[in-house]
Amino acid sequence: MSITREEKKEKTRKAIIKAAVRLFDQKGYEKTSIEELAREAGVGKGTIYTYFQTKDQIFYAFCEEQLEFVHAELASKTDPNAPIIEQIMTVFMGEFIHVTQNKEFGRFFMQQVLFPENKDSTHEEVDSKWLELLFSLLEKAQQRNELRKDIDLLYLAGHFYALYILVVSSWYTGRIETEEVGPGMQLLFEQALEGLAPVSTIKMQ
Amino acid sequence: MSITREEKKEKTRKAIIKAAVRLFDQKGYEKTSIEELAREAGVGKGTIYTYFQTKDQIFYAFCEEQLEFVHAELASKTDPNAPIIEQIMTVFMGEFIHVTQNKEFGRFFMQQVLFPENKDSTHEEVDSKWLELLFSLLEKAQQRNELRKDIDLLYLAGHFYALYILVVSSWYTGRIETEEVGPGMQLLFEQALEGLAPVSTIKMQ
DNA sequence: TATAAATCTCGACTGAAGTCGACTTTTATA
DNA sequence: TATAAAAGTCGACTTCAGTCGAGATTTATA
Repeated sequence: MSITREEKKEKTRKAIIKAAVRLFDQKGYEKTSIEELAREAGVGKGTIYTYFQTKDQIFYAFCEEQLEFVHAELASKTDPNAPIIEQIMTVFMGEFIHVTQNKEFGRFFMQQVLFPENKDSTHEEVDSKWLELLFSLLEKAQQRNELRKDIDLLYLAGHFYALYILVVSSWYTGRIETEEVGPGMQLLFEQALEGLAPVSTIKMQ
Repeated sequence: MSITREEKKEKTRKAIIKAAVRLFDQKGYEKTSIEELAREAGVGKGTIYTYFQTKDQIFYAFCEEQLEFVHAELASKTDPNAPIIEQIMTVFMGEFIHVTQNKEFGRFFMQQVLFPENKDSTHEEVDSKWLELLFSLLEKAQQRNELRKDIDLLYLAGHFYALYILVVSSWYTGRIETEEVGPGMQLLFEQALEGLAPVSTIKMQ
C-alpha cells in the first residue's frame, strides 16, 4: 500500500487549507496566527511548514484551487459564437468577481501573480490553463476575422490581459468604483480593437 | 526659531532613508532588521516608527524620492516633436530601467503602486506628477492628430500604462528576458495604435 | 526666567512567523 | 517478523516587526 502515505499527506494538506479558509474568512488573514491555524487543522505548528513555505502560500494555494474551478466554469459559460468582445467580457468579469470576492486575498493574489516573490512559482499550472481558455477564444475569433491574423495569439491575449490588470488595479487604488468596472473594461476593450490612432491616418475618412 | 524642530525632523528622516539605502543595498531588504537600521541611522528603534508606519514604507519612501527625480529628468529628455510612440518609449523605458535597477525594490514598488495595502496612500503625489507628464505628451500628440481626439486622455494614458505594466510583469515572472523588453514594448504600443481588429472590418482595404 | 504643555526619543516588551532537531510512524529489506 | 532507513510530526525556541509608556527636549505662556 504505497498509496497510504500519499493519501494521508493530501488529506492533511486539504485539512490545512480548509481550516485556513474558515479562519481567514472568520477573522481575516492578518489576525489568524499559524498556531491557531494548526490547532484548527489538528496538526502541529511545524507540520504546517512541511506543506507550505510561508503563511502567504497557504492562502495562495486556496486561491489557486478556487480559480481552477472558476476557469473551468467560465470555459463552459462563454458562447463560442458570440462577438469576441462579449466573450472576453464574460471571462474577465468572471475572473474579476471571483478574484475580488475577498478584497484582501484578491490583492495578495494579483501581487503574487504579476510580481512573484519566489522563483519556484507553483502557480504556472493554473496560469497556463487560464491562457489556454483565452487562446482558444481568440484563435476562433481570428478565424472568424474578428481579430487581426498578423498578431501573435500571445500578444493579442496580452493586450486584453493588460487592460484587465489596469482595471483591477484602478479598482484597488480607488480610482474607479465597483459599478464602473464593467463599463470601463468594455470601453477599453472596444478602443483596443479599434486602435488609438485616428481614422484619418490609417483608415479612410 | 520654530523651524529648528522641523529641520531636525527632516534631517532624521533623511538619515533613516540614507541608512536604509546603504543597508538594503548591502545585505538586502529582508536581512536588514529595524534595530540594525536604527543603530546605523543613530536613532532608537521606536523613533523609526514615528517617521514610518512599517518597514515597507521606508523603502517605499526611498523609491518615491528616486522616481520623482527620474520623472523630472525624463520630462526634459523627451523630444516634444518626435512621434508619440518614440516619446512614450523614452518615458516608459526610462521608468522601467529605474524601477528595476534593484529587482527586489522594483517588485515591491509595483506591488504597492498597483495594489496598495494601506488606504492613506502617500504616493498619490508622485503618481500625479507622473501622469501630468504623460498627459502633456499625449495631449500634444492629439493636437498633432497622431492620436484619436474622441478618447479621453485618461483612457489613452491607461492603454499605454496597461501595456507597460504587462511588460514589467512579464519580466518579473521570467516570461521575457531583459533584452526583449524594449522590442516587446514597442511592438505592443504599435499594435495598440493600429488596433487589434483587422483592417478589413473597419478600415478600407 | 519659571512652568506647563506639547512633542519627540527611546529600548524593554509583546506577539507571531518561521526553524530545528528530537521523536514517531511508515516503508523497504532480510 | 525484526531492523534499518526514510519520511513525517511536533512544539519549544529564536528572531524580528511593531507597541507602549516613561523620560527627555522643545515650545508656548506668564
